[in-house]
Amino acid sequence: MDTALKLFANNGFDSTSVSAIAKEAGISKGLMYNYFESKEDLLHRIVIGNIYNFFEMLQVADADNIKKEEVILFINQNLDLIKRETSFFKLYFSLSFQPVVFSLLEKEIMGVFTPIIETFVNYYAQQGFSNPLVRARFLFATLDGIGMHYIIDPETFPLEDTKSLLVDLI
Amino acid sequence: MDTALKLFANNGFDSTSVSAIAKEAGISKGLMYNYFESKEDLLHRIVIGNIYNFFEMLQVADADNIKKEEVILFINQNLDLIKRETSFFKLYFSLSFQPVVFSLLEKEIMGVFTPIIETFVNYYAQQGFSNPLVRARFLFATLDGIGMHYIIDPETFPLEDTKSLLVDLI
Amino acid sequence: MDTALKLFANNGFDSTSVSAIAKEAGISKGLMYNYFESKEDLLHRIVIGNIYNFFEMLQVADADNIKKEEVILFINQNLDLIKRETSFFKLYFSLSFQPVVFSLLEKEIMGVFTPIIETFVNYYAQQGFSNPLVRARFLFATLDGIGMHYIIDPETFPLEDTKSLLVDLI
Amino acid sequence: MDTALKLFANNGFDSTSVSAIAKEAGISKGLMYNYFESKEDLLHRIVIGNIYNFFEMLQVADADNIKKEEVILFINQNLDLIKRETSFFKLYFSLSFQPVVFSLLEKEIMGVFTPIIETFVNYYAQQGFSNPLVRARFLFATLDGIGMHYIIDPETFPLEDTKSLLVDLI
DNA sequence: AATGAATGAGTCTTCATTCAT
DNA sequence: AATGAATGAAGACTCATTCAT
Repeated sequence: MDTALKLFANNGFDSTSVSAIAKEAGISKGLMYNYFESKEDLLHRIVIGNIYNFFEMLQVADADNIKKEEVILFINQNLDLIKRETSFFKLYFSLSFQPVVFSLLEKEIMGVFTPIIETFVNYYAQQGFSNPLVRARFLFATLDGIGMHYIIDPETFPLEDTKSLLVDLI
Repeated sequence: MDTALKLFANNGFDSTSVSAIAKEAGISKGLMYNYFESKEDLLHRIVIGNIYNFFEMLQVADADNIKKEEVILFINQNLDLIKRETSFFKLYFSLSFQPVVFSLLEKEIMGVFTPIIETFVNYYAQQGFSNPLVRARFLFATLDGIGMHYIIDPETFPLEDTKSLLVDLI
Repeated sequence: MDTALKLFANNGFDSTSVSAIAKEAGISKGLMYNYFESKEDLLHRIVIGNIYNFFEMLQVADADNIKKEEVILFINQNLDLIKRETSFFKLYFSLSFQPVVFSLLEKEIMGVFTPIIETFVNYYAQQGFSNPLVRARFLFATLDGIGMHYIIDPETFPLEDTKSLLVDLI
Repeated sequence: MDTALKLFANNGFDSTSVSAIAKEAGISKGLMYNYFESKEDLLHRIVIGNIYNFFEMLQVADADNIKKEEVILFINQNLDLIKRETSFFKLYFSLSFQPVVFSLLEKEIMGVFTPIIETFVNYYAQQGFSNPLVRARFLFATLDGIGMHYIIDPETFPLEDTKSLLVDLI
């Protein structure tokens, strides 16, 4: 799975052959099919195995009532995670734009994100903002935008400074 | 080219076969090769044909000295363009994560973006910010993040409200 | 036809496309089909148009009774012809080994060669050799061998010296 | 490889499709690519596997000083080889006239032939001939000519008698 | 007489998947 | 548990040929 993630992330899901994964992993093609039903099943389990990192990221005292410090912590952890798991996010972003493949994963992904978004909508509502949904979606869009730019150009993108700037503006 | 753009955008470049494009466009496979040297040439020309929309977006009096109103205009035009040319941006974003394919286009894309980024770095510097580069990259990351979220979910993403919010925050 | 001969000779019949011939000749593909029924017809007419050079080579007083000087003349003319019409012989030899294509031409080619061979069988018989047929076929095999080696390596093959040597030995 | 050799020899390299080889060999198209990188790799290995027969043909006590008996033996073995491996020589001759394909094999072929030719040039020089190179190239041209005529018409070409005649004349 | 747009069968090649061992 | 030989459908691309203009 590690090998597959690396190759999927770097070359794309379609452009990575099962043979290439098997060779890089040092096993036979056949063996892979003892553990994974198909190439798509392999992808599926890679995504599921990583997506739950997000859950752990928002360990709050009370999901319906988070505090400013928790928001800041979330932003930092989110971007740290992208930094730590660059390969996974590369894969994740690239899948986002392939509806055919993405739909296979939609259920799991939505299962993870929907409650997180709700938590933030609540937060903004409690802060007295008139447009809590817009604020929440803006935050997630921005986080993804920063993650995306960092992934495309990890060498020169000023991730830490951008993180601070985002926290300030928010 | 329109048909190809649509299919590339929806299914991904690799997952779209030349046969599928030809069938959808109502022509024979062979005919495509009278006009395009290869599938990659087709992609290339689609991207080139669209990327220059960006240039026109930043028609400013003096690129070295833009004003706040021009920044706001740029943000609005940028997101309007994504709204108008959703297919192209879907394709564009998805290519961003396929280094092998993307590198074919790098020259053209960089040729368009580099001067725009510089203009904004200058702007922030003239506004007296201590970190103009970070500010500029933050802005572009945010714009892409918003564009990306709009593209993935155009039905419910509140593009107009988000646009206003971004202008306010910036 | 000149263009086609050149391309067929250098790249092979199969590897030369009708498009390539038309482009090199400066006409349209369609026009070619006003004059030739097919690519094979084009080949056919090129071969026919050249093969009759052989006939003219053996202009003897009496085909049933040729003299030593005429044999020598024939050898010289044969190899001179190969030198002069290298392209055609390159094509001719290469076709010799493609039965599928060659069979299209067999009738014409045999029509030209059979009487020439007979003339030489007669010659050797009249010279009192016990194996006139073997001698005749040996001569033609040798001529083709020399021609073949000259064509493959015209730069360094010593055609003139080899010609003299053959005349001496025969 | 046997099937491919047969088809290449009879129809030509270009005119033989991978599908035809697979079908004739009773395997799937895909399987061929488990063993050969490409159609050209297949050709390459067929040629290499056969060309070294030539080496073994000239097993002489001292390559710089061969005797008349060894020359005669070489001639006989050479033509016997052509008789035994007709398909290969058909292919070999036909490739000789396809520069594009032939160049792929040039290195191996030259590696085999160059030393053999040198041996014969030395031989003729030691026999006191004034033109050893011409004599050597004449011999090889003649051998190829005979081989070529035998291959084109194995039914009626008098190979054994021609062999004797060549030995006599040389 | 001349063009070149258009076709579709065919080419080489790749690859996810199966299965006997 | 593990292999890798084998398959066949599909992919990008080529090309001889036709035909409306």
